[in-house]
Amino acid sequence: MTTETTPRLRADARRNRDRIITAAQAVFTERGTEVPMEEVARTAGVGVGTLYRRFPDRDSLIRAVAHDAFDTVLQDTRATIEQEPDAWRALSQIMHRGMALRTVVRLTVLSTRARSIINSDPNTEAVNNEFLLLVDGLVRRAQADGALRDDISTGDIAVLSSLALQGVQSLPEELRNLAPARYIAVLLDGLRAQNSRPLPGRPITAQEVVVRTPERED
Amino acid sequence: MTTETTPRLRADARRNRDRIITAAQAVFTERGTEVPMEEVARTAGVGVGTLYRRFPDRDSLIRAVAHDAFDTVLQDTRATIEQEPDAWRALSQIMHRGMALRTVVRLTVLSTRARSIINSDPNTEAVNNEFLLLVDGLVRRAQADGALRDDISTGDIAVLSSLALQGVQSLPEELRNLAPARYIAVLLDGLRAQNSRPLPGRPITAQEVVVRTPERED
Amino acid sequence: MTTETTPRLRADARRNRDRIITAAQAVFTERGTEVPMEEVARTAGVGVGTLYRRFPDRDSLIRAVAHDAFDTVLQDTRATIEQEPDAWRALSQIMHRGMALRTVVRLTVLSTRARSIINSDPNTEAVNNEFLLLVDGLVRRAQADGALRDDISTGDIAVLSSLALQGVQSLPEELRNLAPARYIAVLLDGLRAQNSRPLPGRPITAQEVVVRTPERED
Amino acid sequence: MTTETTPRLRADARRNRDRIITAAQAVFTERGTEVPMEEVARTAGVGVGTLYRRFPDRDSLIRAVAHDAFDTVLQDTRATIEQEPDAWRALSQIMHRGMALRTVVRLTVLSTRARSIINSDPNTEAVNNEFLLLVDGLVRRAQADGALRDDISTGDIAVLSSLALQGVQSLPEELRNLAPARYIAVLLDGLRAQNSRPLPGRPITAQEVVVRTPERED
DNA sequence: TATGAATGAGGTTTCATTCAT
DNA sequence: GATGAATGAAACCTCATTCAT
Repeated sequence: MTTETTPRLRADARRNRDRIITAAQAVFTERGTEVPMEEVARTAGVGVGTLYRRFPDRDSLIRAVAHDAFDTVLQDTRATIEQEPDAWRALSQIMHRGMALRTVVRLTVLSTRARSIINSDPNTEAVNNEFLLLVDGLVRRAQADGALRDDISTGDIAVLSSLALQGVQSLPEELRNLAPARYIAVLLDGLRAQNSRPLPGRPITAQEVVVRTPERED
Repeated sequence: MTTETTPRLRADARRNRDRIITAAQAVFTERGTEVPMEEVARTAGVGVGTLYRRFPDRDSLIRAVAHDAFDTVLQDTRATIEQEPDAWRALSQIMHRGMALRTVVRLTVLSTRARSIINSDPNTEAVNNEFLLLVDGLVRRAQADGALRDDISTGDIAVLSSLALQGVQSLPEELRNLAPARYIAVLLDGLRAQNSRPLPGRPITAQEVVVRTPERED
Repeated sequence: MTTETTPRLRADARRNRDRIITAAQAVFTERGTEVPMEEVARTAGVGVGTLYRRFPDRDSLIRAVAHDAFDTVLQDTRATIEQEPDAWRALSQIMHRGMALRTVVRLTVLSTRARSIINSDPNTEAVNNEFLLLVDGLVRRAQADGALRDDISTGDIAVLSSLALQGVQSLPEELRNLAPARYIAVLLDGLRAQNSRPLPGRPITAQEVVVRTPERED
Repeated sequence: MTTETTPRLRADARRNRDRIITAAQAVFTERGTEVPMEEVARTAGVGVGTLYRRFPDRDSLIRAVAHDAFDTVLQDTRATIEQEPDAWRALSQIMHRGMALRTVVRLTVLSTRARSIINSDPNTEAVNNEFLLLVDGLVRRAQADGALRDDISTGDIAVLSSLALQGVQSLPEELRNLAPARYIAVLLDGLRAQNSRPLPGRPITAQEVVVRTPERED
């Protein structure tokens, strides 16, 4: 759980807040963002009342969960870049670090609602943009190095990774954690410069993956 | 719309049935399997009553939509195999023919509920199994031809294609149809025999992607 | 089925009408007057359309069933009186002739709705009144004969018989037909002049059991 | 309202629960077990939500009402037996104490649904069985005393009393409360040993009036 | 005329959110 | 501050009735 822009909270209140976000993250990832609020509360081990005191409505909870997840990913990405000077390898690692992203993916790829909530939250958007900026740097460097194919851009990579990481509930338990790693690996093979059968369409940039469409529920 | 096991319906009833399935397919794909039934009915241009007369509950509607979609995919696959003797190319085409699969993907990848409904419908399962069998044949042939990497199996390909085809709502309209084609292409590049950085884990077979987990709601 | 005030009907229409009344009688007796109209139609072996062509709404069906039943009872009563000169014995027989009354009882004792429908049907009311008049004659004669206790009147007897005849669904099949006969017999024993522990309250007359309260649903 | 097997409820919740049962009892007795839940809620002065929180569906409400009513009857019966050493007189009193039984009667005699619900509730069945056991004791004693006719058994008496107590909605207000007392009295006269014209059929025992028929709606 | 399909009003049930304890 | 009870709006589903075939 990362430091938030929330005032100062009493220790126990703080603890409750964290338990709720953790629970919401798990429940949202598992069963979607439409689960009954009672269920989130139960999972967090608090009463609904407490949940609502902390997050006045579902949207604000989704927002908090998203912000927290994006933030974690951002930290992670920063650390990786710092430690790995090779752009391609840094990119690979980031794409593989899956789990931290799972929640974001469920939130952004699967739920129209979550998407529009997130997109209208300047707080989260800032974090997200900074993350995309970092990846964008890696992408350009990797392409300059001749490691990454040229007909691709940051947006493509963001979408592809999220898809691969999304995971597939329908696989047997044993494979559920295995699969994402395999698919990221296949993708990486497909992304290498030397494999290039030219791609159809045109590169999707970082800017293009952030939308603000205020669409309906998912 | 494919011929169903339904008794015989009066012409108008038949027409309505088809309109409902078409509408449900669109709406489910667009907004998930939990949309209000009223909305499905409205989209189909019929009253709720009619919807319920034809499909006594949501599950039975999902089942019908799934069966129909699987069936379409199966026809498609058969036709492709017949016309394209080269296994790799046939596989590529099948993976690209996207749209027909979109609904199935939304249903199976995204909705726990749909999954468990489909898995308990022998009718649909049969169709699905036949489809996987055909793909399995192609996969083996393509591997024997040295076109497809060896450390992959039919299950992987099924999952990967569905992920890539799933499409991403958050992209701007213009890109929404473009993206899947690009990602399938990247994947195919990643799947070629010559690119093989060995993959982690082990191949996921056709059998493994069919589950019967009777899980909770999505 | 008795002759009705309905115009002249084609033979097959007539037949349908009768089948519907018979079916409705059975179904109403078995499951109450609120059964789905479809079920009445199905039992009668006709489509709902036909049912509605004959009886434009549920009320009119209830009315027809009630009239038919009352009428049957009336015929029966007349015949009994003609053949049995002894008032007490005639009364006993009438009270025992149960089955014909079953439907009326379900309709009048159990369903507020049926009651108010029947009570606002002059046609049926006439038949009912005539029946009560006949019974009233027997009651007075039996009392004059010293066979029937004095502190009782026709209304009491009507109510008591209907209660006893009502039958009890919850009894095992074998007893279901047995029970009414027993209870009528107990009642008759209780009604004999010689047993008289004086009754509380006052006699309930024939007039009092016909109400026109337009009450709510049952 | 009697003490229930419910965990422990907050004072206000407890109060609401009781109000709901009381209201349901009244409304069920008055208009049958199929009244809109909204109406039960309105009568109890709570929102539907509250009703559903306490009783997740109609069945569970019916069950609670039935249990409560049976329990009241049981208490009553125990008290009567304790205070009245003469079996016949105790039996008479029990049969007369009507009102407490009214609800049970409506529930068991009139509604197929209620019957099957009650019969599948071990909780209620236990209470009911204990009640029948007590009555059975009285019946045997009264017969040994030569006060009660011999060709009758507990089941008959249970059924007869419920019928007589059932009351008749169609009577004018003034008579509605009067009638049951009269009919119980007639019955008692019919049940006395000295009046015995032998009854048709055979005695219906206590065991026979408890059924488990899982029948359809009423 | 008979049929069974279509409609929509109304009852049922769930759950987000508010509020008393 | 935390809890869980109460509320009511909104979704679900059934069925009386109408109407095309």
